[in-house]
Amino acid sequence: MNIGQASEQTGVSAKMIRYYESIGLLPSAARRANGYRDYSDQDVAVLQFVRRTRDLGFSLEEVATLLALWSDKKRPSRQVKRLAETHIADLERRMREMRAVMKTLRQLAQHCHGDERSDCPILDDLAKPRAASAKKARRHQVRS
Amino acid sequence: MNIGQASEQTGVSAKMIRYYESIGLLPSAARRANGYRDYSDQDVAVLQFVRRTRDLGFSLEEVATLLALWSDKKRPSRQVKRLAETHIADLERRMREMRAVMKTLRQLAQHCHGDERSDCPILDDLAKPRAASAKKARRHQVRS
DNA sequence: CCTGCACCTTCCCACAATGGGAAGGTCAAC
DNA sequence: GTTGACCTTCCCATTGTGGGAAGGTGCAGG
Repeated sequence: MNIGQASEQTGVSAKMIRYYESIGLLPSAARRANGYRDYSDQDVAVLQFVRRTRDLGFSLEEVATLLALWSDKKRPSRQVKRLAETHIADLERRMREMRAVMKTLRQLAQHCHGDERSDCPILDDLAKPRAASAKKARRHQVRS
Repeated sequence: MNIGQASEQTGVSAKMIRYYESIGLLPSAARRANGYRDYSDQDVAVLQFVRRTRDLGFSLEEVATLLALWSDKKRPSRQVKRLAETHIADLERRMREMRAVMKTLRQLAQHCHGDERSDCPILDDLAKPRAASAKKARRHQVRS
């Protein structure tokens, strides 16, 4: 199967499939005589696994770990569960932060007339130094 | 005031202050005879504005817009409110997505023994093709 | 006066994960 | 044969941030 078919069947773009291979997340694909990559149903299954874990917001590094655990038939399920729970905790933390930010934003928006008048409590408030407590983090974003 | 002091007073790193200036988000800072950037209390206020809007998850592009609205004393407050509400809607969308993902993850984790046994419903499930419906988006992340 | 240290300057590199696109080879259908 | 849909590799851009090098400055203590 060509990369295009594999991409279509998994929803992972051809570009990304090549990229995943280049960074070692996936093993080097088999090649046809013409140099085209050749994918088996097995390979497609792996790509689907990657796709799904990515959709669940795991970083490529975490995906790599999950792939390793997946292929290691003897690893204790505890390891997998721990990874999932760490990820859940991370999502929870970020959601708490977002909730706090939204609360602030809603309050700001509420007090703004939002009409032709130029006075705007939103901007007035943004200019005040007392911070919104949210800081650093980034990384890991749920693909929407 | 040197860039270090300005950074300390605003919580914006010196690196970022220079970067914001380089991309035109901030006007070129005044310079001392020795070439050092020189910041006034006014400048510090602007940096605090930027810091706060960043903390609320606005992109640098949105920050630029807010800065422009801020300095335009005659703009209708409607414009500002619209921007804030768009941002709120965006956050709401992302939170919905995250909630869906967390629900899936919690279900997966729940069914996993998480002990010495090697069978793991999490991995089994990830290997199944039916997607988690979450896709694309990225950009905009609340700084935690 | 010299030395050291803390600060400033600019410049380049890296990151995560993805898309865009150029330049060129291949294959199948017509 | 030519056309068009593939495939290949390479390089570049994105967003926002940090790291670090190489060099200038300014002040304090000896």
